[in-house]
Amino acid sequence: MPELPEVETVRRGLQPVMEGARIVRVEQRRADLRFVFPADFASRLEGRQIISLGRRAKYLIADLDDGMVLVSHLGMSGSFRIEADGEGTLRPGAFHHERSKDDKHDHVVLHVEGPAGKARVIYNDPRRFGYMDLMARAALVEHAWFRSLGVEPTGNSLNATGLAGQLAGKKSPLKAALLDQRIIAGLGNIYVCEAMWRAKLSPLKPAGGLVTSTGRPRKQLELLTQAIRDVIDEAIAAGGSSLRDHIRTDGTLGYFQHGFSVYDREGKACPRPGCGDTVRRIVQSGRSTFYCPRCQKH
DNA sequence: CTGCGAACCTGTTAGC
DNA sequence: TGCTAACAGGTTCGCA
Repeated sequence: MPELPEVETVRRGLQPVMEGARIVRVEQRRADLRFVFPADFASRLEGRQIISLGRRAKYLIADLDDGMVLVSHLGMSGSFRIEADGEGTLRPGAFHHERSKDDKHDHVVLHVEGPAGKARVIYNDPRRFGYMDLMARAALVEHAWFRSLGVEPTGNSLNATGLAGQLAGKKSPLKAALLDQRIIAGLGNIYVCEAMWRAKLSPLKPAGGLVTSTGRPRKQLELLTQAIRDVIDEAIAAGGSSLRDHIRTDGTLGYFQHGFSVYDREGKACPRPGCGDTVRRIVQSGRSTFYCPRCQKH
């Protein structure tokens, strides 16, 4: 489900309920997700106040009032939903107010009380590729999950000159390089396909081919950089994408999927005016790549 | 170091 | 309708 825009959408949905709230009770319903939960996970969270809710790449990071951070990754199928607890003061309309049926994949329930009222923040994850951990804020940047992450594809962090340094000499296909979280942190299969289509670049092209012999970004790399920014910004503005089940914290579906140009469109017409070719699906590093063989140049 | 396949786990969908 | 196979947003590990 979640690439950076989806995780950012989740963060924005959770923020009003979690920031400034106290975690009064935690239900941890199994010993592990992808990894075993840290020792005393629930009891170490109980009683803590959440100072702020942030994001790095595809990780959500909740800063707690004791200097620890709750880190969570949604994997492929993780989602959070919010349910108002009792006659809470949560803004009407924004969240689920009915207690939904208990799902067998509801693995963690945070009971919170804060400025927005009382709520349950429920982590659901059928495939359990997601994970959570608790660590000292001061240790976060040196943690294995974070220390080698590349730049965020948002704001000013991503630029063609910096990317050129990362891609220079790389023989791996562009598709693989863009999925590498050590180069750009937060891109996933959908937005990589979309960005390459926008930049008219073949996913098979060697990544190093976008860099000159003196290490400068070629024009193609400038265009790709802008395409990545645009795709990510638009997806965030649209509230995250969905193939089938990306549920936002308010229970609605992301709708960027209506805007996909190539992703999951095998056999359909390339949407570029005048192209007339058909979107193709190939497998690279075990994952589907969708592209237009006519307008994405090698 | 690089690239690639497999693994993790469950659910949905396409095809017969 | 029912069964099976393929495939799914991510990350990590092991092997060549």
